[in-house]
Amino acid sequence: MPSPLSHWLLKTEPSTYSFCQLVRDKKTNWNGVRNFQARNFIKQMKPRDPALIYHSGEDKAVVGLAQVVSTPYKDLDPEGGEWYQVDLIPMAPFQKFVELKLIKSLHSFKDLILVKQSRLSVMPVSKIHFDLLVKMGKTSSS
DNA sequence: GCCAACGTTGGC
DNA sequence: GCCAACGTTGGC
Repeated sequence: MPSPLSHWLLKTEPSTYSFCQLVRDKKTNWNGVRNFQARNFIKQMKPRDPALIYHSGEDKAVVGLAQVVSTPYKDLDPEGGEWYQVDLIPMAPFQKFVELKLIKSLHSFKDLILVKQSRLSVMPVSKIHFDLLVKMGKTSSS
């Protein structure tokens, strides 16, 4: 039995929903994911799992640290389908955004899904990669 | 079940 | 603005 996945990276378009907004909201339901692969990862999330927040578009950088605080629950869609969401709280903003450009330039990140599969919006991250990204982001909690 | 056409995401 | 990488849809 493989150990459960526990570290995540969530992608968002900052003009749609940003990490700043999550900080203001104090808590949000991470909904609207309509991709099967991403959905299957959401279903594996557990309360207390840490998650990195990545901004696509303008920033193209990992910008903050958050935490899953619910088990996955239904995200109802009038179009139908079995979709899921989790609740998320902000933990710490990155003092230094970790840009995709930099991540791509480092050989140690060559297996990061963010690099290999640019369209996936919810993905697991190895603990090694996760800790490294947090360190590079210089959050106060690291 | 295959594949062409089309739509979307997101990096460049 | 363009294009690569996917995902979806629909004709056959």
